[in-house]
Amino acid sequence: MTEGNPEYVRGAPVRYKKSMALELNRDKRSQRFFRYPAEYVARNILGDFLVLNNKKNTLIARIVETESYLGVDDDASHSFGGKVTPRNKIMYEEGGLIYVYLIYGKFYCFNIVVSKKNVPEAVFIRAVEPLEGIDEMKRNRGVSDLKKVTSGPCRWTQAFGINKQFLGRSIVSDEIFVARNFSKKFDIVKAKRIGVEYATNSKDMLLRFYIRDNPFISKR
DNA sequence: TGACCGATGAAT
DNA sequence: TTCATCGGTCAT
Repeated sequence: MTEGNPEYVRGAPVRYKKSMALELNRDKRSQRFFRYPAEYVARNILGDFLVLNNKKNTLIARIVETESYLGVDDDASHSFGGKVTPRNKIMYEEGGLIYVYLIYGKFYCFNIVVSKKNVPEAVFIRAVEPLEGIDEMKRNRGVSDLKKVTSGPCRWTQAFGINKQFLGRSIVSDEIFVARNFSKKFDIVKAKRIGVEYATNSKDMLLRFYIRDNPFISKR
């Protein structure tokens, strides 16, 4: 790994059976879970399932890479310094809402607002591993190489058809939710966040988490 | 109102 | 490594 100073954190086995799809709703992460701090949520949703029921299909993927963005002291965060703008105000809500924003005029970044009200933290989902609805994901992306379908923050959102319509929606809904994976076994790598070199104070903090050796980790 | 830019992707 | 990219954000 080229990341500076990664640490290895012990995790637990990932298993997935197609027959589980209908049971995932039962294992939905609660709103209470998203009231925990960003680092906790970012680490603990690794290996979990992201489920989207759109008009046509159910899309399911395993969350394999996340970043945590802390509150007003994190100069990489949109909420740094307590700044409130029309774009980021959702971050000040209680955890459990979706924060989507457009970047480079064409891509959508997907975050989950976490922590308590007025503690503006978020968990950024950087990469997922496709499990179900793969054909639709490929179509949405316009690529056939599976590795390129969801292995980046704006790749997977395109695969899932995420757009600004999702801004402010609940991540604890029937349409979109995170389902807990009760059988995790993998190592978690802690590393520096990507694309935040401008953040002089916090750029070196190890707030990025990913499943070690997973083929869908984003590359830079 | 418009200058500026980005928590990127894809090609090289 | 570099470069295309463009809607939206936000300071004015």
